Formats: sequence, structure tokens, C-alpha cells
Amino acid sequence: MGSRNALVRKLSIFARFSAAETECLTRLQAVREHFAAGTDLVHEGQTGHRAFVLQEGWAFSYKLLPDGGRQIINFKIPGDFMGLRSILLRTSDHSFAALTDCVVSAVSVKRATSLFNDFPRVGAAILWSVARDEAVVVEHLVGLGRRDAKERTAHLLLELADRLRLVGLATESEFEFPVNQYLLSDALGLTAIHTNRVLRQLREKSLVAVRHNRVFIDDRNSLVKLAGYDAGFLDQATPLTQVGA
Amino acid sequence: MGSRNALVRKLSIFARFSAAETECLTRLQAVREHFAAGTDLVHEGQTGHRAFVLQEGWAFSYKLLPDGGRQIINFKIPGDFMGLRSILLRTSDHSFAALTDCVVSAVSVKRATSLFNDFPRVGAAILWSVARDEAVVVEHLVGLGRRDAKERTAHLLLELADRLRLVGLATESEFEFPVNQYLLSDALGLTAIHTNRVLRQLREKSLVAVRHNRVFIDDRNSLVKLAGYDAGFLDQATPLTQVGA
DNA sequence: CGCTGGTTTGAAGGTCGTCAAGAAGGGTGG
DNA sequence: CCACCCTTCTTGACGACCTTCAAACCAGCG
Repeated sequence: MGSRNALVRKLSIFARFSAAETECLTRLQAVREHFAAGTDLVHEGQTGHRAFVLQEGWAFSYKLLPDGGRQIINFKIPGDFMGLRSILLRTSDHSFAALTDCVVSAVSVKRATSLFNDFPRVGAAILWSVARDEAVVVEHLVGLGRRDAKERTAHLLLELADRLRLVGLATESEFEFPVNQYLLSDALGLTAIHTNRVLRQLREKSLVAVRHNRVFIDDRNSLVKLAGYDAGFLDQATPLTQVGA
Repeated sequence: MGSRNALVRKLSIFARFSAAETECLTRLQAVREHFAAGTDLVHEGQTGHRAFVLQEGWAFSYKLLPDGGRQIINFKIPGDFMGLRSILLRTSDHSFAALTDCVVSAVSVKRATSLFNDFPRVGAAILWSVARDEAVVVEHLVGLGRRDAKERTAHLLLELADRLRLVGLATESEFEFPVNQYLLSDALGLTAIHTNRVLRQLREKSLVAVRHNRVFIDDRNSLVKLAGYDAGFLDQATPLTQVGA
């Protein structure tokens, strides 16, 4: 059933692929590159970009402000595309950085277009995943605009749990989380100090705990209620109970 | 030079079109529909969606929260696509509403795909505009996360000025702005009351004034500096001084 | 053992939200 | 023409959430 490849696994919830289609996706990811933690894969304003599929590790997209501030737009986990959109723009509108050491596959424009011709169903699945990523970004925007710090934090952790479970990187209640509180606060639009206090509150209420680069969801129901979480934006019909690790 | 059609005008900054290509875009928008102010064009969760090109009037994309709150994701002005992305998702991840009375053209999936086959350059231009819209959303996200109320407000007004000028709906220093302070606050992630205070401050400093559904930019340079505004995310190389109305 | 990156806590202050209510404008009908 | 409505804008007082500043604590590591 579940493929060992994160991208195949993710796209499979959009369409069931033939052997040829699966192989095409495998070929797309044949060549691998490594990026060390902390390095930029794409830098804002850069031209002549490449797109990537993240194979192993975590990355994130972000933007810097004139005053030195940073806003993380989205975390990227195995199976996610990076920079696909910016192929169309003259310059990339934001940056991508490796959060941990990463293994990625570069996707050239040429290969991508030929894929769309030869395997339109795979092309459609890729477009679907891009659309889904945008829906995730929109959900972050809504959180920053209209959810308070606690709700927002809970929401992000629940979202990541669902996304990770889909590619086999989370169990029902926990997952690896190589994100320190500085990074987390830049994603949540908070200061690291306040993020810390929020995490403590969530921990003290026995809802979630973040310890040693790992997230433990202790009371998912209450957390969902607190966050006002509705996984609809992930467009994954798969019920939670059927996606065990 | 500038076409009277907003979409053609906007896409022209991405590619120069042949007569046949321009005509194809005109045909795409041949059929028109009207929506009264306040009605929804697409509702969140709706399936079997249609996409639209906005011809006249203003619209906005938004999401509602369980507690009744609303976050406006983006304002839509003539020449903008709406709902293109959600064609790929099973259900629309957010809603679109007409802000004023609107004239739109529906874009069927069938027509869109045939357009991509017959006029790939036009198709590329459309994808470019979708990518640009996403960059705008990302910029809003950054604003909500890392800019304070004054910067955020200034930034949004500058962005709208640039977008409107591109389709001939703004002069160097002013534009029609049919957005009341309730709507504006839902876009900025503020309360209407605080939005009012911020607008007063900007007015008192002679930076911008919003009066009678119209925005007057009094001191663009200072406003740009205050907002930390960099139009790069709009991906429009056209210098400001060359886009007079 | 001291350094470094990360987490945790306290105290004080500012931005922004909440509650409450008044003023201004535009349309409608007497 | 004016009274009356509605929507929108505006202002004040107070409090909460979150930030800022400052510093202690902890674990891993050379």
C-alpha cells in the first residue's frame, strides 16, 4: 500500500497511479542533492531558480524584513515541493532554508514540462499538491490575523501532525520536531519568550508537550477544540484513524 | 498601448501578445455575469466550483472562523482571477464575496485546458498571474506576522495602489477604495476601532488619507519607508513613473 | 570546565482589544 | 424641508495579550 517514497505517498491521496506513472515520479527524484542545516536552497530575489522535492529532513520558506525580523511562511517536510511557483516569477519572492540536513531532488523546468505532456495525471497531482500548499499558507494567514497565540500554536502543531502522518512520519500522537522555539516563534508571529510561555500553558493543561525535539499530543480532542482546527484545508479525505504509522 | 481590458493589460507585463493571443483572451471573457454587492461568488467547502475573471468592481477572498471572526485573505480588483486554484481541490478552501456590484466572466475547466493547448504563452501568462497572486498573499502573511498595525496598513494601501495603477484604476497618488473600516480591519487582522485610530495617525502625519471611499497618498516616500515597502513581490518591472493613468 | 545554543522565568511597559457611546453622513418619507 | 433612519466613522477609558529587557538555568560538547 503505502509507498516508501514520501512524494508518491502524498500524491496517491489525489490519484491512484499506474506502474508507469509511479516510475515516472521515481525517475523525477532519481538525482539527489544534500544541503546542510542552516543553508539556503533558494534566496529571495534570486533569478534562474530551480525547484526541489524534499526527500529527507525539514526545511522552511521565509521572508526577511528590513528591520531584521523574519517570518516563516511554511515548514516543508518530506514529499513537499519547494520553489515550484517561483519558476514562473522573474525573481523568487521568498527564500527557502534547510532546517536540518536535507536530501532533495532538483526538478528542472524542462523535465517538469515533459512530465506534464507524457503523464498528465501525474501533472495534475503535482498541481493539486501545489494548490494544497497554498491552502496551508492561507490557513497560516488566517491564524496570524484572527487566532491568539495559544490557538495558533495548537493549530500549527495539529496541522504538522496531519501532514507528517500522511507521509508516515508521525504516529497518532507524536512526531519528530526539529524546530527550536526561535524558529517556532518566527512561524507563529510571536517572540520566542511568549512562545515559550504558550508552550508551557499547553503542557500544563496536558494538551501537547514539546520536549527534546519531539511533539507529544496528549489530548487531541481538546487541542482541536482549542485551536478551532478543521483539517479540511488539507484536502485529504483520509480519516485519521486509517493513517497509522 | 494599454488595452482597455484589465486582464490583457495585466498579463501584458508578463508577455507581449500577438493579435490571435489577445483575441483568445477576449473570447475567454466574452460571457459576463453580474453579482450584487455582498453576495458570495464561491462559498468555502463548496464543490464543483467555477473560476472567474473579475471585470468590474471589487471582491475579496476570506475565511470565517468558528467564533464568527473573519479574515480577509486578499482584495480582488479588475483583471484578477478568482478561484482558479480551487479547481484542483475537492472543495474550495475559502470563500469569495463581491464587495461592490461586480461584473465577472466565468472560466470553465474545459475552456481553460483548451486554452493551455492552443495558446501556451497565454497559459503561461495566466499561471504567472496566479503565482503573483500567491506572492501577494504571502506578503499579507508576513505583514500579519511581523509588521505592526501602522506598517501593515500603510503596506496594504501601497500594494493596492500599485496593483490598481497597473490596470489603470489609480493615479500616482489616489484611487477609488470602496472598503469600509470593518472590511479593512478584517484584512489587517485588527479591530475596526484600532484601524480607525491607525488611519487617523497616518492622516495626521500627512502620509495617507482615506476619505469618502477614496485613498489619497500624500507622501509616498515616507509611507514606503514607514511600511518597509518593496514592490518586488508584485513582479512588475514597470517603474512607477511610467504607469501614469 | 567553560563555552554555546536553547529553554525558562520575572518584571515592566506598549500595542491593541473590549466596552460604551457619541458624531457625521446619506437616504427616505412625512 | 426637516425628521428619522441606517451605516459608517470617531473618540474615551480600561484591561489583556504580547513584547521588551534582563538574567538565570540546563544540556551538550570541545
